[in-house]
Formats: sequence, structure tokens, C-alpha cells
Amino acid sequence: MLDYKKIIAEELAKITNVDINELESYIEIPPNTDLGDYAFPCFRLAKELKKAPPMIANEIKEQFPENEYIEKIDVVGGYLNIYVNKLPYVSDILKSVSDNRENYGKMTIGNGKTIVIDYSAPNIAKPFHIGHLRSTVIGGALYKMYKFLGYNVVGVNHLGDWGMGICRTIAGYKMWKDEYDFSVRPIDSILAIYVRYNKIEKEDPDFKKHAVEALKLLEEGDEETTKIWKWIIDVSLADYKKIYDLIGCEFDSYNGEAFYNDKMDRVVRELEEKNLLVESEGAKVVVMDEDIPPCIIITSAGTTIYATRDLAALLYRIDNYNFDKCLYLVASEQSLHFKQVFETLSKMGYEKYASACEHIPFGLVLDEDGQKMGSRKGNAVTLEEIFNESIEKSLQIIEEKNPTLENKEEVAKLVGVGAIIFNDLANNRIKDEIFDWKQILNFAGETGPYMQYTYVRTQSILRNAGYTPKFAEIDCTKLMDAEAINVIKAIGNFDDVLVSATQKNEPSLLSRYLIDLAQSFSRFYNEHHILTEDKAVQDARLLLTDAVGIVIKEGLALLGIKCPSQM
RNA sequence: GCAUCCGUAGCUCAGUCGGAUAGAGCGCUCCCCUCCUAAGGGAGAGGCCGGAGGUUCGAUUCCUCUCGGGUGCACCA
Repeated sequence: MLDYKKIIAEELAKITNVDINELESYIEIPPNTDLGDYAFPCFRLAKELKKAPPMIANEIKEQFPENEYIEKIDVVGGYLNIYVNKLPYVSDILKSVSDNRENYGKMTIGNGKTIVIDYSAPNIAKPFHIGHLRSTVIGGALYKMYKFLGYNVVGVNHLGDWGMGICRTIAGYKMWKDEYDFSVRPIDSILAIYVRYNKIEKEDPDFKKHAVEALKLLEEGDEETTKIWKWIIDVSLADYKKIYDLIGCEFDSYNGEAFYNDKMDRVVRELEEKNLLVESEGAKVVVMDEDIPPCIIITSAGTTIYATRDLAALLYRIDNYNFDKCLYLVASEQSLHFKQVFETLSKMGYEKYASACEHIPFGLVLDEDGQKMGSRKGNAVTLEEIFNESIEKSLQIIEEKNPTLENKEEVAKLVGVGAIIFNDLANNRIKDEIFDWKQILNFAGETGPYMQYTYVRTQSILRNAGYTPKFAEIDCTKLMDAEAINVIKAIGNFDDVLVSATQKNEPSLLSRYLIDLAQSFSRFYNEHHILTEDKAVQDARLLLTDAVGIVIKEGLALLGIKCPSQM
């Protein structure tokens, strides 16, 4: 692929005798297209060359040789505005796109590297609720993106499958199993038992003993208890799987908390060998360098804890995956915890791995009143309820605004699920997100429903007009990156689209459609909140966005279609 | 109190490792339905980029301080 910055920098280097990489880093993209495609600010060279910036600009312009890729150069103030000849670039990309199809844009920067992404991690036997939405959606998006960039990605669902939570359900099941029907939707009965147990325990703290007993039995390996435990996990996972399919995310490992039960000793042993464990207030802790609370490894009651388990998981991942990067998609509330864990890992002698670990925090999901979702009664709390409600509401809107649409149900599912995912990704990651149905299901502007609907609508119009759209059919279950795939696929048939548009004289519709797609693509890859740390990934996404934007813009220009908004 | 994150249009957010008049979408105001689904198109109002210093030719961007908000601060995960 042509790299205009490099081409320009090469010429500039010949003229100015300044380092080519330095020059390339100075080149920027002007705020609007009237000022050219690339700009070179001469202010930076003013000091070295001891000349006024506009003078330098003029001198460079005069000495700039003819170049097949550069159309013209203007001098505005201290800026050198460069207009490139885009046709070679566009045809270069179009060819590459049509050769590679849905693989267009795939990168190799991750080849030979392994990244572990720890995301979703619901607590078994508790409802899969709104609190897990962000981890699942953002983690799922990262999973796909890293895969696209050539990484060996290991998606880990660190299930909360151990401890008091699940034992409350086990205890309740033992007591009341005859009162429930587990034949139709066992998960509903399991959840009902969990809720019932908690309600009683809240009023009668003494009731906790049943769960404690269950945990004891489970730890001792009691056959019956273990059997119930396994069954609850299976049933819960089957239920979660539905949500994962809907969102379109996948996992390579479901090793949860229980998996590390027999791997905690090693953590304690290694820490003791390295003289890192210190006795403090009855607990065994690792002292931190900075003035922050120590990392607790063994509680004063003698039990292991969250941090111990995360360290066990890290050691396991080091041994088995030898990762180059390990991401944790966990709410920002836990920043301190991860700081402590990573520092402890580093002190244990795994500095290389510790620095490869990254906590990717995100804000809470709040309801319209700014309260934590689900804290008030009457709110939909489980993810299944939320998605169903979204699909239902979408269907209502379609029913009301466009009752004649074919396959309403299918479109409603597409729109409803996409709306939730888009809303989540579009929100600033670190900030709390307001879960506002009006905003989520808005059918105008930069919203999920608009993108999805435009796509469906365009297809049906083209079909009615006698044109069989060659855009590959969208996979409803993979909405996570539907936007990106849409663009890639649409461009894969760019020639056809343009020909059709000209013949049918439907340029405005097509242009809107393509621009919508370009925007959503760019939006998707610009979800930079996710990827600020990784320079290589940033570069890759910029390159992709740039390329797609230019192709579409130039393609439209060739057709004489005005581009209504900037891309 | 300490730590950390966040303050850009009424709302939700962009702003390319400091650069040319700070950009979108929603909402709002006005105009446009014989014609591509009005789920549309066009035009417009709306900003001392929380505040004060500093570095720089140049700061929304970097540094210091300050004000306002979120979160965390050991034996729950």
C-alpha cells in the first residue's frame, strides 16, 4: 500500500538534510480538505535553518521535484499544503480489497505473539446482569480486533464458580429442590433459589451456616455436593452461552476460580522462598513500594484471597500461554487491586510478565437517575432481559414507523442487539455510562440502530430495484464488529455498487449508505479508549480508517457525488 | 486525609505523541413531502476547551497549583 507520508518525507529529506523519520513525524493532516491532504509545518525547522517559516516553505516548494504521486503544493503562512494524486492510491486499495475480500485490512503485526484477554467473568448462580455487560462487550471487541491483527488470542472467562455465592445456591437447592421444576428452564429455578436464600439470610444472619456448611463439603470433595456444584455450573454456562452468541464473543478457556484451588500453594510457597511475605495484623501480606495498602495473600483467618487467586492464575498463564500481553477487562473500582497484584508478580521475579499485564478499567452502568443499574426494583437487571427488551422495543418502533417491512423480527433482533453493543462501545470507556433507552434506541444519528437499519434498508431497496446486492449477508450474531465487516464487504463490491448507483441514478442513497458505513467503521476502530497503550494497534487502526475513508470519499468524488459530511 | 480517574456546545462524545478559524451526533430554531422508506434533505443558533500560573514562536493538548465530580483506601470477590 502506498504511504504518502513516507513519499513526502523522502523528498523533504533530500531538500532539507533533516532526518527522514523526524520529517515524517512532523507531517500532519490538515483540519479540512481545502488545505490539502497532508501538511508540513515549517515552524519546527525555523530554528535549525535560522529562517522565517514562510520563507522555508517557499524554498521547499521551489525545490520540490515532480512526483507522480503529488499533484500540487501550496504555501499558506508557515505551512506547506500538499495535495496528493489519489487515483493510484484508490485503485491500489480497491485492488487489494477485491483480492482479499473480508480479509482486507488483516495485519501481521501480532504474528508470533500471544495475548490473553480476561473478560466477562460472571458469577455462577447469580444472574448474568448488567454489571457484566461492559466487560463482555469491550473484551469481545478487543478479542476480535487482536485476532484481526494477527495475534494468537486466548479469551479467558474467569468464572466466579467458587465461594459463598454459589454455595448459597447449593445449600438452597439441597433444602428446597422438590419445590422447583428444573425440567424446562432450570436456570430460572436456580436463580429463584439463590434469591430466596439471600432474602432469608438478610433477615436471619444465622441462616448463613447452611452455605458455610456447603462450602466446607465442597472443599472436602463431598460427592453429592460436588455433583450439584458441577450441575449448576453447566446449567448457568448454557444460559450465558445464549448471551455470548447474541453478542458474538468467544472464549478459549473457562478456567474459573475453582480451577486455581490447587494452585494457590505455589503462590504462597514462591512468596515465602523469596522472603516477600510479611506478617501484618495477623495476615500475611506483600508490602508495596509506594505508599499504598499491601497486597494481602493470606487473611488473618488463614484463608487465601482474591489476590492470591489472581496470582495463581497469572503463574498458570505464564506457564501455559507464555503471553506477550495479558489484559484484564474489569471495572475501574478495582484499579488498586490490580496495581497490587502486578507489583507482587514483579517482585516475585516475573518483571517481564508483570509489565505485560494491563488492567483495562471501565465505568459503571447507571440508570437514568444516575443510580447503579439494578439497585432499584422494576429495572430490567439480567442481560437477557435487557436484550429482550431492546429487541422488543425495536420491534415496536418498526411496527409503528414502517409496518410493511419484511422480516421485521429479524431486523428487530439485529437492531436491538446492535443498539446495546454500539451504545456501550460508543461511550467513553472510563466514564460511567447512563443506560438510557431513548438514547440507545434512537433511530437517528451516530447510533447503533441507525447504522444497522440503514444497512437493512439499503439492501431491500436495491433488491426492489432489481439489483442483487453482493454485499455478503450480515451475520446477525457477530454484531460486535458488524460495522467493520460491513464496510469491508461493501467495499469488496465497490465497483458493482458504483456501477449500479450510476445506472439506477440513486447516488444520494448510495452515498449516504457508504458514508454511514465509513463513519461507523471509523468509529469502531477509533474506539481508542480501549487501545491507548498499544502503539502498534493504534497505527494499524489509523491506517485502516484512513484507507477506507479515502477510498469511499474518492470513489464518490469519481461519481460526482458530493460528500455531505466530513469523514 | 491519601491515591487514582474525569472536567471541551443544553446532552453524549471526537480532537491524530503542541500547530492554521476547536469538530460530530442528539436536542433546539427555520425551510423542503408529485420523485429514491420524512427512519430523509438543507440552513442556523449554541464554546474565555473548569480556573490560575509556567514551558514554547505557538497550549484544549505538556508541567505545577487550584476548584468541582466519580471511584478506591487490607483480610468480599
